[in-house]
Amino acid sequence: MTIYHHIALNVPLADGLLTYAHHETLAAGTRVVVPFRGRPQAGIVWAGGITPDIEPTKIQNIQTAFTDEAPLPQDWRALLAFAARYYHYPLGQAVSAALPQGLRETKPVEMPQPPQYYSLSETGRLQAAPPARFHKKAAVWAALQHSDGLSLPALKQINRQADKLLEEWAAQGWIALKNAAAPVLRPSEYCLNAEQQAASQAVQAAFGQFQPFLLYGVTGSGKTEVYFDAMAEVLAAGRQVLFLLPEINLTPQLLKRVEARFADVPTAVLHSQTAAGRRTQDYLRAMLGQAKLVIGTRLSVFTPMPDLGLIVVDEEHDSSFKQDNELRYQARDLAVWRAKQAGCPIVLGSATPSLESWHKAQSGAYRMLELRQRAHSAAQLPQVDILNVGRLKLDNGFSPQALNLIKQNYAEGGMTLVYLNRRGFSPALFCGDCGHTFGCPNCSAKMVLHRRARQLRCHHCDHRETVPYKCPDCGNQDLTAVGQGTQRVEETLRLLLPEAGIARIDRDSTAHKNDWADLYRRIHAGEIDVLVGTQMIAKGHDFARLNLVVVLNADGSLYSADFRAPERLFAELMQVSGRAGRADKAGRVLIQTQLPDHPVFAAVKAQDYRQFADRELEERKMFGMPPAGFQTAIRADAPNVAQAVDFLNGIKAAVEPQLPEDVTHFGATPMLMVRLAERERAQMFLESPSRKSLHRALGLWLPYLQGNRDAKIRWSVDVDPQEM
DNA sequence: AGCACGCCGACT
DNA sequence: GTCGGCGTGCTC
Repeated sequence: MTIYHHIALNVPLADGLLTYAHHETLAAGTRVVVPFRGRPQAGIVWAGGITPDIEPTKIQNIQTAFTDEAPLPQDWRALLAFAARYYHYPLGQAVSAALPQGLRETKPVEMPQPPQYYSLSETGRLQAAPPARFHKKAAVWAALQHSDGLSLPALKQINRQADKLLEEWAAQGWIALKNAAAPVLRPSEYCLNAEQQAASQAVQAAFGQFQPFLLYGVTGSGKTEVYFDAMAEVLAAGRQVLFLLPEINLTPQLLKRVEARFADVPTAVLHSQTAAGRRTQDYLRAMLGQAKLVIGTRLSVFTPMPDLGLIVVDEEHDSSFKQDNELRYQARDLAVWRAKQAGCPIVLGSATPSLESWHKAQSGAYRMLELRQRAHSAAQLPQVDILNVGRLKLDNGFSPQALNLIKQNYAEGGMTLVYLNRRGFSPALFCGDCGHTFGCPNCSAKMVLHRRARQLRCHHCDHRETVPYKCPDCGNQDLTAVGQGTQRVEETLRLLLPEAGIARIDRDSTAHKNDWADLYRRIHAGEIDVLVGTQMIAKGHDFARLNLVVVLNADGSLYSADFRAPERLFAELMQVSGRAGRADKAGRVLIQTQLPDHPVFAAVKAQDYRQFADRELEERKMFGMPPAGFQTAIRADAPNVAQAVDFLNGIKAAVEPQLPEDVTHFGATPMLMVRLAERERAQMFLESPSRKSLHRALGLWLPYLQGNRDAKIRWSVDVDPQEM
């Protein structure tokens, strides 16, 4: 008997499915090993019993079918099929991207054993408890007696020797084993305020049906407690919860909070730093319904979960939910799709929601839940001042006002955060005589001076070279560093406040594993008076003493052509402002800018997202920009930009006559950063008020793109691009 | 994407 | 006569 199967393989073919033969029908979702180009490759059965559409003599046999492993479930396959179709990415490669390392390999994997729950058997219950003088032994016995099922880890917390005792008692026939038990949830010590309560109730009322919520609440309004409260209900019912958050928020502090609240819930934490083996096991535990709570970054949106009862996306506006290479998916959007598929509610939370989600909440597609008050009633919103530095003479980037505030705050024992988004010492080195600047040889970017390392570095491709001592053009030895980076700001502050504890937090200062933990400890020990930091510091960290935030150079991004720049800047400034005065002190924020009249600053000063969002949304609607319209970017890169532009425009000319009327087709343009890592890039945008038309237009493009025979040119399609 | 195949110019 | 350049095409 020869049965043909469609197998999803990690190959860049349009549909990614290849036909292989087997002597019996394999269930869809089964993992198999097949020969591909003479080498064994792992794949997933997509369909069995199909009629081959190629010559049967070409079809090879499946080498191994892992029928002992649980197959990837139907809803998971539907999710991948959707993602591949929506993001115009080969199905087989999408499948491969969504699987953990272990399931991409040609070896069998071990299925995780369901956790065992121990209790006393009927004969056990008739036994006398161990004498009280063996108190550790007696404690385990008592725990078993008073529960109808405890896991080994829970028992080991009572007594490290619990496994030995269980073995001993099991031999007597006193122990009963069970495979499933609804987790016992400890009641929370946290008391929700009325708003939080109402939000959680609304979510709970939607259990068992698809309903998206936008949980909009200012920094410190206690969104996490609302998630936890709703999650607890789902978990107590024995169902599963998927909790997505940006990489940067998946910190040990957050995990501790989860651990404290959901100690007895079998949890899988999935993120890029989890070891491959652990990750595979966690993936399988979730797939088998053993792990009830899955916490992770964007990639975990693909975790199969048979009994999904609730999805939470924290900081839903965060750009890290969008994958920016290979399968360019937006995890937040896929999460909403999954909630619909699973028929469960989904909560998207943010203090500065994406305009996409805000728009949907306004239109009623999502239900809005709002937290207006900060949860600690004592906490106040910070006072924000916008300082026009267009005409001021700055001292190493600081206005006199900023320096005075920092000095005064230090004298009064406060802690200051100086925020700027630029690492290194200075963003440009230049020759005072001939004006020579130092560009990266691989990218169209200036190299950043890192003075301590005596290097010029490119922050885009990581090219590094030693700082020259003279100008390569005119030989002049007087090279000037212009502009401020975190290193230079740190130095300036040390001169200003020689006695103060000053620390810098950026990717350079936290490059090693323990650097961050060390800094964290010093900050909390009160050793730090002034922190200098980049975005890294803006999110998810609370420092009790922090009561002054100074933002240098806030407006860099506003000069860019990206229409989302104000939205991102607003979120960033709100987030960094929220660091000031979280506990009992009202904070102060000083923002230096050359564009004080830009509306984004008025909104930040008023701490008013609504004002900002409504205005921005009006503008987007006027120009048909997202979320009022939809976009797709088609990008190409080649050794030089003309090749990339010609490639795109050539296809454009061929496609244009058939293009749907409501799709706007722009010409190819070099990207803002034209050169990146020795490649030059161009892009072209398609826009339409209709998603359907846009996808139809892409359908016209793809055959031409896939027909590209020029190995020098690479291309990609980015549906709903986040960056211009 | 890779990797073989094949057709053409430069060389021992 | 042979080595290797890379344009073309396929992967079940």
